Amino acid sequence: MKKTSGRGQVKSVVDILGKRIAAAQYKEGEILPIEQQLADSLGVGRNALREAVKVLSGKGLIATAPRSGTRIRPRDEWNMLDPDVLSWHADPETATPEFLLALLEIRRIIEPRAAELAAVRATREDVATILAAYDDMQRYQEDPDRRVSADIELHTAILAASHNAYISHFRYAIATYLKAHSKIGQRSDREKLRKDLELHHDIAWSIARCKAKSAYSNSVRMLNHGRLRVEEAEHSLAEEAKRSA
Amino acid sequence: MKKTSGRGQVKSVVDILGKRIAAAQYKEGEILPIEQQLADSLGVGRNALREAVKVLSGKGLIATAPRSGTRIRPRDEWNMLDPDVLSWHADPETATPEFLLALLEIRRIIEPRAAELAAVRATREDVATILAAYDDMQRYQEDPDRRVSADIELHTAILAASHNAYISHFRYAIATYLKAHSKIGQRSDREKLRKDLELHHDIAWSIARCKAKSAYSNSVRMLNHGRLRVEEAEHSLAEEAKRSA
DNA sequence: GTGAAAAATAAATACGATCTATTATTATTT
DNA sequence: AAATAATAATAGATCGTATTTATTTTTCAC
Repeated sequence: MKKTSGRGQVKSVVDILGKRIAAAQYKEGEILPIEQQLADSLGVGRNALREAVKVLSGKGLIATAPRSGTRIRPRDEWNMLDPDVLSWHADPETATPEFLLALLEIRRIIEPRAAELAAVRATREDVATILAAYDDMQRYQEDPDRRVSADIELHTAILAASHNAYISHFRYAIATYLKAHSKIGQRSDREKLRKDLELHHDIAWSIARCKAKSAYSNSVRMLNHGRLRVEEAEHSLAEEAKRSA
Repeated sequence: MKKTSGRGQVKSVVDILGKRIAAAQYKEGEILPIEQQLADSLGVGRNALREAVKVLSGKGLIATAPRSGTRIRPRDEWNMLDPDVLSWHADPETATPEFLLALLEIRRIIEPRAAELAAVRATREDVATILAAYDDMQRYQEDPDRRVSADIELHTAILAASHNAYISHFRYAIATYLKAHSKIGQRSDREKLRKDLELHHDIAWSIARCKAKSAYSNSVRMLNHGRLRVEEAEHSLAEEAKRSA
């Protein structure tokens, strides 16, 4: 009968509360139960809970004040680009198509310009990483998980090759998008996947060949293709909702 | 001689450690002193320190492991777009011109497109906020602090009018840039400020008039003007360094 | 000697009890 | 009715102790 139940409790409390908040299970402005109660209800000590609360405060999701308690802050003050916050929003249970579209919109702003910069600034190592990732994508076409990983690797490598830390940071947003998309969006449509691979090939090689203009336009082409896929997915989700209603 | 020194300790420990880490006072891969020592040296209890450490972990700056201690994570894994992380990097003591240039680079990618979207999507309230901010900028031309605040307000309002939470989140990066720029960059050069105001006027009004194309190009013009100013500042910093060497 | 298993160890992780500081609310006074 | 003082609720912070985990050292068999 060990009372003290292992490790990683703070992390898990952060995730639980983070997901609840992202899913609006606690609404903006709402006040959480007092520390002791919340700790009890989560089966952890007050210290562990407090550490979790501090982490969430650091991400802008909540604010604490003595006597008044712990309050959910307005959504537009959250650190939306925080990797954890992104992943909580991507929870397949509660993620909305708007979420994917918002991410896609910013991808369409950042990625073509990142590709353009990468074509100019990539070192030989950068290029090697990019091409290796493309190879993996091709190799693992049949294995959804590994294909997505390689896809993420490729986009990450392109952003990194822009040699701008702020641009590079978008890898988390893109990774979140790609993971969510692969879960929510798509059963593997053979023809779409082939086309997608080809588009990735074109970007990778424009960068490898220092063609900034084509890197830009190939990135745009790729994201247009993605957009179509999201819109279809959204459409099919709507159909589903109609059916279940 | 109060041992228990008031409140807000966690916040202040987070800031102290955050700044040290951002300034590479602790280097990547380095291991921090053990909790008890570090807590003692900062004059706080171990719990307060632990809460601070958890916050910094949440922002990707450090990672903890039993037995091995608390280690500084590689820079490219930090949440660079976190408002706190941004502000720690903007510390005038240690901020580099590269920092400003990196931020300016991403501003040049995001803001014109945000302005374009704002021209299409802004509600009447959005437009009112944008124009009010512009008015303040004009009104407080002579008061550097208030002028910068109004400048930040204006850019924030434009991003908000894009109605995309991820784009809007950039307000922190822009605010950091503008604050740092006003501190580091510029004694107020009358002619530059007048030109700057004019450029802001043009953006605000293209958005108000739903002119997406001009909003885009006016945003580009404004940022080009900014770039010149950063490059001059960088140049003068280099001169200063030469003289002091 | 060498390699693998076992023990010691050092660090973070977690709990619980207790005290403090702050502040919203309530009660009191003017 | 308004200003002020008391109250109580809640987060903030500390201390001490036990647990867990991963590394290092030691032991022991081969």
